Amino acid sequence: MGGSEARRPKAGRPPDRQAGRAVRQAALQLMREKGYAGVSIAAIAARAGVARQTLYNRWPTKADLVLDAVFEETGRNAPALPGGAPPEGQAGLEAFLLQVLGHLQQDGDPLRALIAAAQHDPVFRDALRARFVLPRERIVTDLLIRAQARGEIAAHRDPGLLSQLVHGIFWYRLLNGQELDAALAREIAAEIFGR
Amino acid sequence: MGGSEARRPKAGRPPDRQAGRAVRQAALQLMREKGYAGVSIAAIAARAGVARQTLYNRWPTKADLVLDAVFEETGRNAPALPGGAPPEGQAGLEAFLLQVLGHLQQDGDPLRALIAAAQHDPVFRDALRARFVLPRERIVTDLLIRAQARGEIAAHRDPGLLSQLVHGIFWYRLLNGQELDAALAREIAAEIFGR
DNA sequence: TTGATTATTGGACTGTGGTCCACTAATTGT
DNA sequence: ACAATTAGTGGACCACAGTCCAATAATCAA
Repeated sequence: MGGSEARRPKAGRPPDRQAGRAVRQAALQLMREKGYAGVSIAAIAARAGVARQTLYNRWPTKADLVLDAVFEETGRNAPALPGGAPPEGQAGLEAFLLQVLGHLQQDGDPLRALIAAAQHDPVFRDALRARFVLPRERIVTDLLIRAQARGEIAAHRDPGLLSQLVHGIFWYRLLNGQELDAALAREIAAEIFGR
Repeated sequence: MGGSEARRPKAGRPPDRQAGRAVRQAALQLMREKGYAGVSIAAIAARAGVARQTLYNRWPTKADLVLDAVFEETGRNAPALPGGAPPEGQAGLEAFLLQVLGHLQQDGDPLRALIAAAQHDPVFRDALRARFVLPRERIVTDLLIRAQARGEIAAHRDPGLLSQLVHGIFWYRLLNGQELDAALAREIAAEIFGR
């Protein structure tokens, strides 16, 4: 299976182009209106003006559909700060955490549902990890590596571990229904760089 | 509503004593055999030899029932170290984390399912938090407070925040399907006390 | 135009969590 | 004995995720 699958001579009815966006937008809207548990596949299909089976043709489960909707339709797969340049130092970490915070304020509920869904499906869990978790973890790790190179962080500390500590507390508080506010972001950044 | 509900003169048919244990044991067995998603209320009722409605009479949801089964029937509500005295210092933290590790090695799967279920039900989430999460969080917090009093941890650092960082990374790695091994426990303890 | 191919559609179907209800069984107080 | 009270039982019922299937629609190649 090298590169021989170059271009199958496309045949058959093509997928409805409109449908894709319509479904994702309907899913995202309903999600924000009623939360993950309050949305049914049937409702999404109805609002998108599409047969229910079409959703199952394209997405294996409700969780996959919502994952797609949240991350394709809101363009949040690129968690980098809009500025272009990656965040730097303690202030950069704090800024990044604040941005994640904003994301969670809007889509925390869907995200919690996705994390929950991932626990029942290893394949989906890996997809979520690849598309959402790892990119964010990487940003913080890289930030800490650069900070360490500048001597802002002791050489013996492990940036990968620190990054997971940071993301971990966000998950922990999110999944436990605790508040995630700006003060927390500041305290975390201070603790990591602090003293 | 002070203390006037002293002792209602018990009337009516008493709850079946056998049923309680039978149901919890059936739930736990099936849980370990087929995992959370693979177990149905009907199956638990059948194995316990009890009407399905009886389960709903006693537990509001499947998640509550399983939570009860896991934590009542296995006696894991007491997360303290068997020694009696609470763990102390960096070594104590590492020992505590190793003990949690052992727990996760046996019941990590049900626990992941419970955390997932909690995301769909705020009431259940609070119950899980009260019976499972907070006691463990507290142990580490208290350990760190005592260590701080002995000067092992800088005075300006927040033991509550540190405790959540520690538990957070455990959740993060558990829910992401990453390994939780003794080396991690050692690195975390070193990072918290370290430098 | 015809055939092959693929997508969409709508409807039937299954399994599950959860609710509702009427009936029966066991207990206490009179 | 009898009423009141509470628990267990069995069955009907609903909403939803997910599957299956036959019919139809749109496209490409001949």
